[in-house]
Amino acid sequence: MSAENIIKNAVAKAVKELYGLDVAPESVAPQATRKEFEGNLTVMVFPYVKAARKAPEAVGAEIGAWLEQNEPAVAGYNVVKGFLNIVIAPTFWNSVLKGILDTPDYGTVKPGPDSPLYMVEYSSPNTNKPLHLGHVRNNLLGYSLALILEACGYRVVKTNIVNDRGIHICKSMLAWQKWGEGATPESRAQKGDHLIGDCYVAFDKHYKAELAELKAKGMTDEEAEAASTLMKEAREMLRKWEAGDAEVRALWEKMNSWVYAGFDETYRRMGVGFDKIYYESRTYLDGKAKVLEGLEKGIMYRRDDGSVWADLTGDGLDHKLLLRSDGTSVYMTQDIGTAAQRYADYPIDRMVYVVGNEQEYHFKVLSLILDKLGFKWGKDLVHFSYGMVELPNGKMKSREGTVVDADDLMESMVADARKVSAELGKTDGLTDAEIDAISEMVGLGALKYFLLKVDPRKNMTFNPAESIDFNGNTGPFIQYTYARIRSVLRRAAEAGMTVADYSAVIPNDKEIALVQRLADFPATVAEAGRRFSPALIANYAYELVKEYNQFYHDCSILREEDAAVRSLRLALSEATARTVSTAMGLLGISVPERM
RNA sequence: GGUCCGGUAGCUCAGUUGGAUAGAGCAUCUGCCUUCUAAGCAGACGGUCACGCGUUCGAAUCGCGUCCGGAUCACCA
Repeated sequence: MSAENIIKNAVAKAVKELYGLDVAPESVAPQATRKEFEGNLTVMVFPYVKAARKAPEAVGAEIGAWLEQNEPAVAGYNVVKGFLNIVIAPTFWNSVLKGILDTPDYGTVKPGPDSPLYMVEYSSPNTNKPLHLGHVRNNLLGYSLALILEACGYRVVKTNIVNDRGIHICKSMLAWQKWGEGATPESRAQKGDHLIGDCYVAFDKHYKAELAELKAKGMTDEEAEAASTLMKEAREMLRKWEAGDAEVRALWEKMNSWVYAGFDETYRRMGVGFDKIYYESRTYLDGKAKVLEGLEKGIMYRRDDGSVWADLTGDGLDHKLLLRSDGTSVYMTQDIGTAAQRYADYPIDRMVYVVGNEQEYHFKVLSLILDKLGFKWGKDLVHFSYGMVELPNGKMKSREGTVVDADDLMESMVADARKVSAELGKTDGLTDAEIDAISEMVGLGALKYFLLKVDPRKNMTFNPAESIDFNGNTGPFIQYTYARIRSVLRRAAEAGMTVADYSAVIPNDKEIALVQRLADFPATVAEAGRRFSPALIANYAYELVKEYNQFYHDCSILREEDAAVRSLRLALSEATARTVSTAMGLLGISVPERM
């Protein structure tokens, strides 16, 4: 049992015996004592003052005395104003440490076959351009969230919905036909997603030129857009695609396969993956069917022009279009179709969509409509909504060429890591393969931690000019501490030192602080799962390694002559290393054995 | 205009169900490598927690109002 729980129960009992007041142990909520006071845990006694009819100081003293007498884990206490500071017996902390080391996968809960099933959707790329920084934030948040939920004991299915159909991909296809000159990823030595992205940009360039030309002839914006032959051709291509035109479909499949190969490479390097991928080209028809089914049941209604709508005014929203007057589907319809397939494929208890905050309205509507259509997880689907990544001079605009490309970004982070490592002499004597592996971990660790440590709801600024830091509250700092711990443990093992007998040792304050921090880990994971917050894990990892550093610099582990003390310190190092590794793992960040 | 979200040190951000003198990193300055890894440690400097009122033993945290910033309210996705 954790120190916190022991104190909760003991205080509740003390209050009952002393003052006859019934309090739920949960309401006691002890917290770590501030460093300037003596003690390990602090309980506020204000809530009991009224029942006790005494001053807060007196109440604190009475409860403290009761605890000292009746609870073996309590070794002492002091009272400052209404704060009761409790000293936990040092030997108790040894047993906590032992518990941590004896627990495989400490901090995580294994899902069972009956655990609730969460499906987490993230990434959701369009197939007409490569992934950029915004997608990186999305992917990292989604992947990390899936890992955290799994660590909380839920079954998790990671999923992706690929937006592989529509006018955008037709634009790229058309541009490739017109100006691509038969280019392939091989012939251009370029990733397929980048090649298609270039086609998309080419379309936009020619389209803009055409519009300018038409407007020069005196047309308004709308007239020019309506008269554009390029756009007409793109629409015609989409029509042919929908009709199943063999030639268009073949081109579409070829170009999409290039894009997927490119995406796979990006995902692999980023370290994210999916259990099940859905494609809009295969789900949008289901959406249409679902909507027509809803129409029959009277959940939707049809207007005179043939369009189909949902009336959400009863829920405080508006009327929402689900099928255009020409019978084609909109974004919402496609999401309904995807939901239908997912529901058929998995016994989903809770659906989580990791999508930017600009789509909050969309998911509010989707939730209501899915609920009306009878999906049991529709009502409480979760839109994990996150803020945008902005550049110092504003938002990223693909048309203005101000996007930060995901592949470029990862490459430059790894290159920076390599450079810094070399400058610091960290890589001396290592093989090229080792240097590659370390640079990869450190560069990506810096990027991932940078994106995950902030509250997802907030917009964040990324300055490409200032590369991401490797010092301070960063991924590399945590990785560095881990590598140093591993180094200590390696040397200890080489010298035949053992972590076996540490239970007799009485730890000092810094060691207790470290054990307390380690003891917080399972609760932190649980809360991160409850609050959907990878940032909570990131900040925990940082606090933990800071705590370790303070301990580390305060003692000389390997030179310690008392074998029992040395053993304890090695045990603390071992427990910290394992916890750091697990925590970083939940963020999708690997930790190096040396760096 | 309606709805939702943000506003904490010069900058980037933590701050748990309301708790003690609001915390880190970066930047600036001062010390510390003959010591298991200095991507580090110790310290200094830096705050009207946007503003006002309220709730109470106690508010960055909860409520109401105001100001600023963002998102959204399509037969786009």
